[in-house]
Amino acid sequence: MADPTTTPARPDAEVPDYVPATVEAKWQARWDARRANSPDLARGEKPFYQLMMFPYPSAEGLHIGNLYAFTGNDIHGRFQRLRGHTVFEPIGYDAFGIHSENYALKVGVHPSELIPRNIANFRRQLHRAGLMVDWSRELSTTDRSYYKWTQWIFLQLYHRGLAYKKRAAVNWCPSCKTVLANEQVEGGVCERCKTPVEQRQLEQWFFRITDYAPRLLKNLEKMDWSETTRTAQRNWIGASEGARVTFRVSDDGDRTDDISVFTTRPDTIFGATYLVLAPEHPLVDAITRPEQRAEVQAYRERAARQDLITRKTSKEKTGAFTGATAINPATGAAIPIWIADYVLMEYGTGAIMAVPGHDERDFDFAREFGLPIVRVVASEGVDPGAPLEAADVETTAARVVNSGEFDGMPVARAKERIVAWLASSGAAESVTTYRLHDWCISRQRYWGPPIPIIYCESCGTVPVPEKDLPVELPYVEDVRPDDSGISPLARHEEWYHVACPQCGKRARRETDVSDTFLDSAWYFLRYPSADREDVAFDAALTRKWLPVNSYIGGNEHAVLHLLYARFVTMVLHDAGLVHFEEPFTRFRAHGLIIREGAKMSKSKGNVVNPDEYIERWGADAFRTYLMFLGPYEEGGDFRDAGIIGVKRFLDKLWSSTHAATAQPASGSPDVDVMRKLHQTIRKVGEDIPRLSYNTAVAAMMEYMNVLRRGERTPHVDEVRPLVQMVAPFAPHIAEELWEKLGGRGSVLDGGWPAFDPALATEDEVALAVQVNGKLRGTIRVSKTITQDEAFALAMQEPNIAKFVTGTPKKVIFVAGRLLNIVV
RNA sequence: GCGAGCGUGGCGGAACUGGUAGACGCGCCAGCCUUAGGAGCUGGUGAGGCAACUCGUCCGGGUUCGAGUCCCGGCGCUCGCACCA
Repeated sequence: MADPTTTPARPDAEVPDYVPATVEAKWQARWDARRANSPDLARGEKPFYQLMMFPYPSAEGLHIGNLYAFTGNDIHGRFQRLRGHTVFEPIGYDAFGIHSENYALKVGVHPSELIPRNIANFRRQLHRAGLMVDWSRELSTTDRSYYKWTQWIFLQLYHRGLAYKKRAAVNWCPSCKTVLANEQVEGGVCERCKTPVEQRQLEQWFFRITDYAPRLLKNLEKMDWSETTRTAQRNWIGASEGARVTFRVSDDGDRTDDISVFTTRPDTIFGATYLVLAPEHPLVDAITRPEQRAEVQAYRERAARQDLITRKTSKEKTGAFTGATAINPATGAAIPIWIADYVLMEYGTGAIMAVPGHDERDFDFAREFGLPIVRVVASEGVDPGAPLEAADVETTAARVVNSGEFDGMPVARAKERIVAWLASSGAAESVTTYRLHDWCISRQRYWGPPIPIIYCESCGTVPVPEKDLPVELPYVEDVRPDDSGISPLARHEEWYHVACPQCGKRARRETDVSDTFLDSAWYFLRYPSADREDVAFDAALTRKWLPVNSYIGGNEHAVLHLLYARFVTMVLHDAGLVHFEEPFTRFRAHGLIIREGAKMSKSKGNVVNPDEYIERWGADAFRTYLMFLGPYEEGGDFRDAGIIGVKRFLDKLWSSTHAATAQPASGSPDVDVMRKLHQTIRKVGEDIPRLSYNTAVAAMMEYMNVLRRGERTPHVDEVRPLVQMVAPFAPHIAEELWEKLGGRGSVLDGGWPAFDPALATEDEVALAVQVNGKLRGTIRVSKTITQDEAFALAMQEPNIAKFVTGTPKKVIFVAGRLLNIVV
């Protein structure tokens, strides 16, 4: 049986077999021995920080998606190295978090045992892939020396007033007796036991990311990031321009509670026929009339029992009347105040003015409860008195009606005028509201960095002093969360009880750990200083290497991770700790690898194990194939069939190089081959920075076809540049062949092949000749031919001339491209 | 529902700012070499037609000398978000 990993020598040449496994093992060992991928960060010239999103080390091992991402990143990094940069390509593991903990619970192995095992496996797989990573600065977020500084970051935010504690709702499974993340709730029930999930209020730590919303939004404008990612962030931050309007509660006596609502449609205020508060709104108790109290209380309890998902997916309108009314500041009318779960406490002010005539949700609610519906906006030609069958949502042509002195005004102008009018009596102000919420970083779990806070009976909340960091994660045998909703850390008595750092009296530790997203929000700062014990990140190295030059990662992190990393960086910038506001100068999202048209998943049984492929085809062929199968930023379909083509290409590179070196280097390279070579150098050199890897590979294949045309043996000068260009994609074979060609050191030190535009130009071109826009032939002409000359030449071709009857009406000439004769 | 992206041979995909559609690769066909070939080499390969030629980039319009590319209207697929006032 033939072994696909070896290539028999061509009958006419003495060529050793190409055995990828041997070549790859040899060069991986050499790179390690020479510490080839560990640059001198302090002294290296032209620094280039090539960052990839670090993986979560799952038990299943390296996923094809990881490898796809890392290879694309590695190619870009190796290319920068060829271009003369000192390239830093670090690696780490995002190993804390619920994901890891749940898996550990499932298989019954303590996470502190399981995670190092997974990391070792990842390390082995990454190593075999031939990535140019600096192994000397590898880190894991679970390292004591790492999470010490994660806690330090928390303290920086705490000291700047950006970390605070408040009660907030979490999903609670009454059967599993545990807090669930939103992803663990499926259709309102616990994903494991199918019990309906409830809400529970818990004290949790938050970061004030909303304070930074305007800046996070504004900086997006000028950043060199994938457009899709910037749009996703913009939508996530979700700025809405509108007004805050105050409604006075009309009570029978001296109650003066005001209700503040947010609206993007102040122009419709004359149509606000009732108010709605979220069931959790703090004013509900105060305004509810005694006769409505029972009903309101029942509704609130019902809403509290509901899980967040169900509440947000059900469109049915429910609610309860509080018995109170408020004064519409525009009309002076008393309008009823309701509570309903379609109003969310987390957004705006947790209260709305309902305009059923022009909002679908308000319309549905008004219909359900028989509340008045008024038209206050009408398009041209619509009778202002016409009844509304459904909410009539604004059109740009619409004007305001039934709105007193504002009647007839276009909607856009009415917005401004009405706000200004209400503002004069203090009833309204223009505001921008964001849908972004403060970042809840508390996790009532075990596997994470303990939040460095101590609670003292006399001193209150006390941050752990820096000198006492890290607050070590103690070993707890049973890490399962219990029915208290409190982290398992609380059960570790010795750890839990602590002396107050301020007064020395009895105190207790915060038992929540922080969100994994905090670990990953600053890891890029740590990498260059990964070996430093005394600082989170060294000032000089940070100034030299950051911000990150090129960041590549998946779009699944387009929002949370990238936003949190930007936020933390901005805070550190404001604290004077880093010199830049934005951490990633350039970000590109890679696409997703699918298989047979479907996303890879264990349940579908279409998961590709990289180990098998690397074993069978070699890392070089596998890497190159991954890059060849589609546009990097769009992903592609992984089919086993295609890899053979890439393997053949590498086989040919191998045999051509050996054939070339077997000959004495007499004679000179072929002119046509050299022209194609220089065109290829230009093309590949343009494609790699654009991450257009598939077309770069195609261009090199094209050159290979030209190189091997005919019976001739290629010249070393025709082969050497190709070996250099291949190096980012297939680094092992490139090193081997570079050595064979007599190159010194690493192929990466040989630089990018010199491009000579003069050698790349053709002096003859094939000019397309069209008649009335239809192609009728091509003529070979000098590049500098004029329109008249081209026309004359074209007319000599019978196959073209026969379509041209009489004098042409018009002739269009695009130099070097085409001639279009219009008759 | 809202937002983003996509739709090109048997398949993965090329085609930069409108200018020879199908590069490159897989597969397939033929030939060579071989005891043999799931190896290698050479040539061919969008559809129809002997040919001249005609038709072809999801569908329908439009702009243009010229449209895969731009504009309008549909259909379909993928991914986010989802009662956000």
